[in-house]
Amino acid sequence: MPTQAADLPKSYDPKATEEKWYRFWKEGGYFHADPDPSKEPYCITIPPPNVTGSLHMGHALNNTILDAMTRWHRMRGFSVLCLPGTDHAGIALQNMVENDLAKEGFTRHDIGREQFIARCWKWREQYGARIYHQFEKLGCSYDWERVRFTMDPSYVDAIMEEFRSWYERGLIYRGIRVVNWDVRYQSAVSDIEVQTEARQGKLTHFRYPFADGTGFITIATTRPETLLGDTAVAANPGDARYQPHFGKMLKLPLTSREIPLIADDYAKPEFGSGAVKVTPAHDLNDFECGQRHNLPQIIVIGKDGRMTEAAGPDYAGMDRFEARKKVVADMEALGLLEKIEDYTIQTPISERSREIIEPLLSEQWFVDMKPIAQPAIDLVTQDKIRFIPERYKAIYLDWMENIRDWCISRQLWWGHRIPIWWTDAPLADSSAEGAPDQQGHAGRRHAFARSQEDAVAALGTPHVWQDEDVLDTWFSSALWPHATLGWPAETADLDYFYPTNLLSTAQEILYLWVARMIMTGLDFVRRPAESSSEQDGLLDPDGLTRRILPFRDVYIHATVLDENGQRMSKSKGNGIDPIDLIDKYGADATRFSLMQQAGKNQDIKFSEQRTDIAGNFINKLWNASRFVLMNLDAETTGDLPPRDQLTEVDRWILSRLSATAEAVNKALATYDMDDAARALYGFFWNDFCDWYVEMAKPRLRPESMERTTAQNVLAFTLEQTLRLLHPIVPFITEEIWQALPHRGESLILAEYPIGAPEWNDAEAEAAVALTIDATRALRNLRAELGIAPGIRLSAAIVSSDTVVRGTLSSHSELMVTLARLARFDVLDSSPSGEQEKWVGTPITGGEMFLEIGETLDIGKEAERIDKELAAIQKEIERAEGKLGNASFVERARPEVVEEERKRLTAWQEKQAALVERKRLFAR
RNA sequence: GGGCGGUUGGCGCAGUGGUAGCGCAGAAGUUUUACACACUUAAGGUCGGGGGUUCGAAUCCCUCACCGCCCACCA
Repeated sequence: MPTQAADLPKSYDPKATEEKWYRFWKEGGYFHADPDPSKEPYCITIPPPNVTGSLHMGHALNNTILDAMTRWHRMRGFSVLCLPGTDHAGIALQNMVENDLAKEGFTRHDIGREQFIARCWKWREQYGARIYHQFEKLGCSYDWERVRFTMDPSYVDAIMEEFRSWYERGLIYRGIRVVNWDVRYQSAVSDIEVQTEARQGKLTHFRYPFADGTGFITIATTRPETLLGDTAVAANPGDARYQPHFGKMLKLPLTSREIPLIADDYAKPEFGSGAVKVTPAHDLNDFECGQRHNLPQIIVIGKDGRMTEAAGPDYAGMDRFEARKKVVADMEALGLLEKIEDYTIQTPISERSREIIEPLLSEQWFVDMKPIAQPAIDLVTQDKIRFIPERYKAIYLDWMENIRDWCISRQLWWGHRIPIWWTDAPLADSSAEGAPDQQGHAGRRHAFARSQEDAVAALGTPHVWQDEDVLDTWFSSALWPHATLGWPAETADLDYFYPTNLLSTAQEILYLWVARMIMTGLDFVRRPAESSSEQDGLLDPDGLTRRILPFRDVYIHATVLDENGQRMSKSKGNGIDPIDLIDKYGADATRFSLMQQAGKNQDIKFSEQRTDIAGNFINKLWNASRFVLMNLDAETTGDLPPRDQLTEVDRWILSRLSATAEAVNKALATYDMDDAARALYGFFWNDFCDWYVEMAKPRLRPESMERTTAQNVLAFTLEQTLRLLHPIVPFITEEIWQALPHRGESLILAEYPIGAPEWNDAEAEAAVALTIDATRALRNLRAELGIAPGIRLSAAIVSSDTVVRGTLSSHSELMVTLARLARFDVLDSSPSGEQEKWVGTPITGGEMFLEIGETLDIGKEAERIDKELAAIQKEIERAEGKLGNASFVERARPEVVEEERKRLTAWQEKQAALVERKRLFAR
């Protein structure tokens, strides 16, 4: 039923509309999808935001893209599942709960592990759904019946299976390594969660005397406090300065130790004195160097960031940065401080806590990544996963080829507790398993177990305890696509929707997350070779099974920066909250402004102004639709009239519509969201509103014979345009669509237009282009000559071109249209009478004349003609120059040369016409 | 140190070998069957610098500069 246009307010109110339609879609079950063998599947498992999270611009951009792709495929007839969920966000959530506790004056240790975890759950029940509501505000058509959380029981099953498999294959091992220690969170963090920042610091030069009193060696350090943990000094084996001294002992100042001077490639002769102090427990390089030389590892900085007993009585218990000062002062007092230089230090910072990372020797669980990485390298090398933009493929491969082992244990309480159980009871009977502890603890064994019961059985003793640590958050999110679809169970969802189609995310988690999903997907999900396609993954050597990839396309979206190109951050206060944008401009304007900017660039400089501008487009869409609705009758069907009833202008807009549909589909298929938005913006505003609607107005008058045709073409074109726009601006399009004549219950399921070859009409396009050109020329004349709108004018066209004459003959449809749009009343076939009263202007293929009459200012007209002639002269010179160049004529493609000739002729004709007019006025 | 992106009118961007485009801002005009969040018209650019390839370069190659991102253990 057409809505009464009078019901529609003059400007669009997003708030009420958005809520109304969201509820309609959600309650109508339009977001839900089930496996449907009659349709092709399309699936996205959306990147799970942290439960602690709130929608930021990156989410808004990503989820707009995901939802646009979702809606587009749904309209194309796929069975579409877009599965949402959240991540338990180990460190982030634990930190929030700890801060909460701190306000009450407690630490987590005060309330104990069990209580603390209960509190975390409470927190997540209270706040965990907030981001879902924000996704709904944005319009995301996700299947809310399939929400997943990384700590759901079924998801935990997947994690257990992952751990078991890797543990039993010997890929998970216990190791003592230097890890990135976050002093504030009291936990190891991964390399990826560490940022390096250039900070101003000092390079301190110390002297270490030889034990035999024969002089000293100078070393430089940025971390003087680690002196206390030094167990050697190294110099390059090729360094002549030190060759005589290798093997000699040095007296380590401030301690009672003597340490050797060793030869190691790691020392670079050109840096400082060429000698470097070696602290195996507190630096990764030093650790590796220490391994090579069997050096002792002395931990002098503890997990709390304070100096340990091993640092000696003068320092024990002191904060690491205080100790730094004291070491320098003490060395100075001993006369062993050589100098202190200003120095820019690449300082490792923990991404979450912003604390300076302390490299610390500690015992952790690791995953041996090399064997798991190889298939994920092969797969991408064979282009079975498409990276968009393509450049990320090389970035991914580079990282994968240099992959390092993954430290998966975290010293937190919130998360998945490591399913390893320990015992130090001796092996009672041979049936009990359990791997021995390689490090220290003689007789200690461990085993994988899902429960204490299992552990007792596995280790053959009731004296068991579970590992205290939890798993890195990324250990669980690495399973996202298949675990959310049911793996390790063989579910119908997994069978139908996997592999998924698209993974879209920010570039900063390409390694952290994307690479790991590819690895786990290939490692865990397999299908019989005969029931999977080659494109789905890699055939196993047995030829019977295939490892299945998690997704086909990886789209890495731009980073949203502020208008000055700075990263948005809370501390800088330069962030834009998308929820504010939605409240102020509406979700559609927010989405459209994001899509307009989502090109292939690495970043987007976003300012609120962009959304304001997009809001204008939304308003234009609203008002043009109001106009259409106001001009429809109750019986208007919106069906396309038979072709023989269509005018040239009708055929033109359908041809443009078809071209636009093709362009939009093409752009969406390659994730060129900006191209899609641009094509739609241009078509709707310029072609449809500025020209088609204006041209159609007289035909809509009640007495017009063409009223019905015009109404139907108008309604049809608008309806098709709404379909095309719906994936990007879902709310307003549904609101208008429901008011227009339509079939079906919701636009969300309307078939997406792909363009119709039979609508392509080059003839109509050319004719209307000519009309537009001529209309502009006449409007220009009026404006240039300053002719008041009220003054009656006549116009005529003169052309030697029969096509032009035919199109714009004195009584053709287009000429009538032209006359109205360019605002002249009387029409004549050619200038007659006193030529001085006419002015002319060249158009493609001819000349337009306008009768100005007595008001014509001859001086002004002559000036105008001169200006125009000068511009034409420039064009002619350019073309003549080109055609006068023998090598151009000989070597350029013939059609290019021909085109240039035609162009020249056209300019020359225009020039001749103007010269003629000028002569007239010169009399 | 390595890699990648960017540099086009005042601002934000499109354009990947054949006459430099769009949006915004600014100028002038306009109640015209919806929209002043609009309409109409005009103005505004030697496409970061230099070199090369080509009949022809914003577009391809080399080089330099600046801005930004990612990676890397340099004390």
